[in-house]
Amino acid sequence: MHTINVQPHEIFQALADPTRIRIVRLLAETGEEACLCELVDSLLEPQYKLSRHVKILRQAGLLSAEKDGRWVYHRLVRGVPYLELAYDMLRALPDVGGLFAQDLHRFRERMCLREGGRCRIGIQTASLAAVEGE
Amino acid sequence: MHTINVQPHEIFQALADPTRIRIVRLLAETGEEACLCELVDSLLEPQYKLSRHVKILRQAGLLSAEKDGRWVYHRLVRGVPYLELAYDMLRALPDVGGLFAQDLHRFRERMCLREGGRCRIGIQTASLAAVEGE
DNA sequence: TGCATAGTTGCATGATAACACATCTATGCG
DNA sequence: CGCATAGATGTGTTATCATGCAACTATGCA
Repeated sequence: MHTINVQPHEIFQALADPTRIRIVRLLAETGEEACLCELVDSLLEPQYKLSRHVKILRQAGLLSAEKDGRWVYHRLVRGVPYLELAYDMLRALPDVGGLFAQDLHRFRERMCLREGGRCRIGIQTASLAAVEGE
Repeated sequence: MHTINVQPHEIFQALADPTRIRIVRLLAETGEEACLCELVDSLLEPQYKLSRHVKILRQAGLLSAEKDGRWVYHRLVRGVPYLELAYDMLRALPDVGGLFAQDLHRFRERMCLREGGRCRIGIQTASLAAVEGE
């Protein structure tokens, strides 16, 4: 629903950030949807940071969000030809330094913690949560 | 030769500008190479502006330049899988407002002014040259 | 040798974007 | 009802970027 009013350069602008590329690449590679805490544990970035980046991707029409209780699941917007080509390109990118492989590994491990296909736990990497329990 | 050291987000960053998208889209759609004055007459943007944007695209590994006398011909870097997919995406973009069709029309007309496949004239839209003859 | 011209670049400015810190909202559970 | 927690957001700071003006380099031609 967003995609219609988005200018081409805004799509590239949304992907012109390393963290946002990591997010989209993860979802494009796995075809999964993920809640924010799963992204935090996969990318090892602060919660407020990923929340903002996800919002930017949503406004650019690349992601859609679905709320389920306390959790918000993010997934790629599918079916838009030029976006699919963008995802194809992300999948074709070289993995410089193997950093993406690490994201992917942490993501897959984190997905194993789901119960009934749903995330039931919060951020595991405590130091990255907004409020640290200490 | 540039492409090797370019980070993924730098490619998107290079395309995160309307003018730069117009340049790359023009070259991707036509498969042509173009000198700066031909781009100026096609996009109707100041010469110094396009010179800077072309430089950014070159540094991002998207364009290569070849000097021929006073003229510098710019063309897409071909043969890099993920770049080819980026060009595919640009070709798949909708033409909002038909603005790209206008760029394309002016470009094709401008290409008709070549002699022996080479540009032999300067900027025709005088008001856009750096130094206006008045 | 000198001029016209294709193209590049230094500089100042205004706009935008990323980040960290803290705060705020919303939902589930006891 | 009240607390814990998933997630969103206001704010100030810093860095980056696009632009216009003007000056500069480089090449061809008379």
